[in-house]
Amino acid sequence: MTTRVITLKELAAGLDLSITTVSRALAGHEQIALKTRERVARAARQAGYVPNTAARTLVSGRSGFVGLVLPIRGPNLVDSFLGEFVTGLGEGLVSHGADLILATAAFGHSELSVLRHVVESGRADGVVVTRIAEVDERLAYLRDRGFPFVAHGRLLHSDFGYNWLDTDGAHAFGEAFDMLYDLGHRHFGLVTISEPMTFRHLRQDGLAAAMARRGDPSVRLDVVTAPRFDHEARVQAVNRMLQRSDRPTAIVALFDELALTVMEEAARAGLSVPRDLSVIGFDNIAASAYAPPGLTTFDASIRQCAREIADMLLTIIADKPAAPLTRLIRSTLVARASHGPAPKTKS
Amino acid sequence: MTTRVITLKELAAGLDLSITTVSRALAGHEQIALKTRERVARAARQAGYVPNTAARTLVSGRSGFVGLVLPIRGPNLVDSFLGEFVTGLGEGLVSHGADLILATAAFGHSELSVLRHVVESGRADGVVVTRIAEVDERLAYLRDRGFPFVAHGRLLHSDFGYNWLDTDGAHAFGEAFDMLYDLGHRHFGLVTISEPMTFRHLRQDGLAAAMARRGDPSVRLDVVTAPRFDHEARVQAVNRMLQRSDRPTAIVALFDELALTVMEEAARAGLSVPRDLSVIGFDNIAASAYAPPGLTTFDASIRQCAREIADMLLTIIADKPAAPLTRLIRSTLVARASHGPAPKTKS
DNA sequence: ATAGCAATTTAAAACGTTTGCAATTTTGCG
DNA sequence: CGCAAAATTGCAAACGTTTTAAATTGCTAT
Repeated sequence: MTTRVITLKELAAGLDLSITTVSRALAGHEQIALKTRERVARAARQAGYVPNTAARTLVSGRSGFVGLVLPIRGPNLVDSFLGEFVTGLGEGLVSHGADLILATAAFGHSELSVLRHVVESGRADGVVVTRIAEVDERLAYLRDRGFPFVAHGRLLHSDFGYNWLDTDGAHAFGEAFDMLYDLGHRHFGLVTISEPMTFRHLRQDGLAAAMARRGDPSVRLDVVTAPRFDHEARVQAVNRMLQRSDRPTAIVALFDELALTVMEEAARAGLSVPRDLSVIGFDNIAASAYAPPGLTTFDASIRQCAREIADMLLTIIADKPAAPLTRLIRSTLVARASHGPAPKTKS
Repeated sequence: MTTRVITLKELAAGLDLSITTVSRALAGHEQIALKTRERVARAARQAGYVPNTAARTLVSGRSGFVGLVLPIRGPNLVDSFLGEFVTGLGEGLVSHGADLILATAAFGHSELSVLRHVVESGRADGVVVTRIAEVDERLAYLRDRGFPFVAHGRLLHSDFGYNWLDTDGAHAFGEAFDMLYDLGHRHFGLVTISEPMTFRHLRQDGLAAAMARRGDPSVRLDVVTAPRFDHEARVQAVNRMLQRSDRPTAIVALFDELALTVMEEAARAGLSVPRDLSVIGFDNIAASAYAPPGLTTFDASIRQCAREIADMLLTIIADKPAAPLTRLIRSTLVARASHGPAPKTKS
């Protein structure tokens, strides 16, 4: 069979109209007679005409694509939100007729160079940048280029405005502290990561701020740091905290994967969660519901965020608003069974 | 700052060469003097020249993209492999300089129409089709169009050759049966889905075949069917099997999500896994490792499969092989703690 | 010096669309 | 019926690249 793809020229020839008229008719220009527009629309539908993206992009300068750079982090590491994030983006984009380009940065290769390629090849009209680092060359590049983008996450301090959407990790960690404090906990542990991502500060600062608000000198916070992608090292770091003679009664982990490690190691050490130890995470990944006794965490609603990011980006592309668009999203507590009253036995 | 993107014309002007020469030099044509090629390469690198994708696609007919249609299944449903699958595809594509286009099919909209749009707009040089249905109009369409594609999964019977890669579910389910039989189980349950996907047959047939090979008349198999995306109905279906006076001693679920439901409901019914009931799944999703007591399952290595699919598709696009490419991948047993010897107490 | 040939470079067309401007047709009105 | 204005349609350029076919340059041998 192998029917060939039809072009505007062929469609126009069949209708005895010029390419111009057909193009305008399909675009719905008022200047084309309604009768003609209908006739063209019918013929196009009947012929299954689909405009060629490359040609359209070339002349209009708009590709109808939004780009996302996907870094390969290692042979067995998959970004745990990727599916949700991509689904949300797709959902947000499709309602405006846009699609997503996923440009992969091979393992060990610079994410920035892939980003530049996406931007400068004209493949995309805008990009989404995730996982903001303390010093993030991607944002600087995009700003310099004046290219539309939305960041998922924030810089800590920035000398320029940019569009971002972030989950309010500071608020969540404050809420976690307050809840645990009210349950009688006074000795806290924080498991954080060594990678220079901004969210580790935002969350830790939120915890510290809530602590400061209480002004209770008996409150104590121990912090332990693990590299993000090294499971071995993570287990060691967690055990460094768990095996101490005076271990915290409540551990807050920067995100669920760390919290799950805490729960696993706690179980291995014969500790009962939440009787001996309360654990709270962040993100609400799927496994958190299953890991016994059920991890208390905060739902970051990645999909919904991604959807909003898509909306923001499309607005920016279309309207070029003067002021940056920013959204701070509250994450909601998912109270499962990994937190409880502080154990009595401690001094 | 906002430096503009440089074009071939500008690059050529700066070098005092024609566009043609510069284009050929960058493409590495032998006919261009080596000295010129080097000079051009240096200037291009220095100027940060990136060829415009649209222009290149328009004239060459190759976009350098591979398409994947992402169906939105519902407000809270995310394809659990999507992240892994997309990562694998990206990994496979990037090594050949290709990228991925994710075209979303909005909730309730036809996946086929999105696929047609991707194909006929010339956005992609080939597509990946997942989740093959018993009667799959997408494959028929792609065959008719003669468009390069690779299916993840297979048709049951097909009157035409096509490229596919599939995990050998039949083998895995046979292996599951054999293992359970050797542990003394004689009464089996299968939890399957009502949606018309081919893999449900392949897996069930694999189980049935292994059963037949034993030729043991005392073996019994009960099958229960649940709709794929309706959690409520799934729970009911599982309980229909669990609450029977003579329930199976071993339940095989079509995939992990179903198996996890089985384990949850078993726990709720006061059954101990694996003492009272063995459960085996398929896929090895992240949660399976955490759900107590740890789900025994088969690792489908989605990421690796996706990577091979990308390789296959790029080969097909480049070489147009006469015979279809097909790969059947063995999944490996991940023996956790949800299976064990058959309980003695039964008649 | 020059014909002949290889090595190197270039002009121009093409890909399929959008769009500024001009041309044509239709309509309204005296 | 004639003319201006409005409505409708079309011509041709442009987008940035690849590629065919042709032109130019440099070299070798006479």
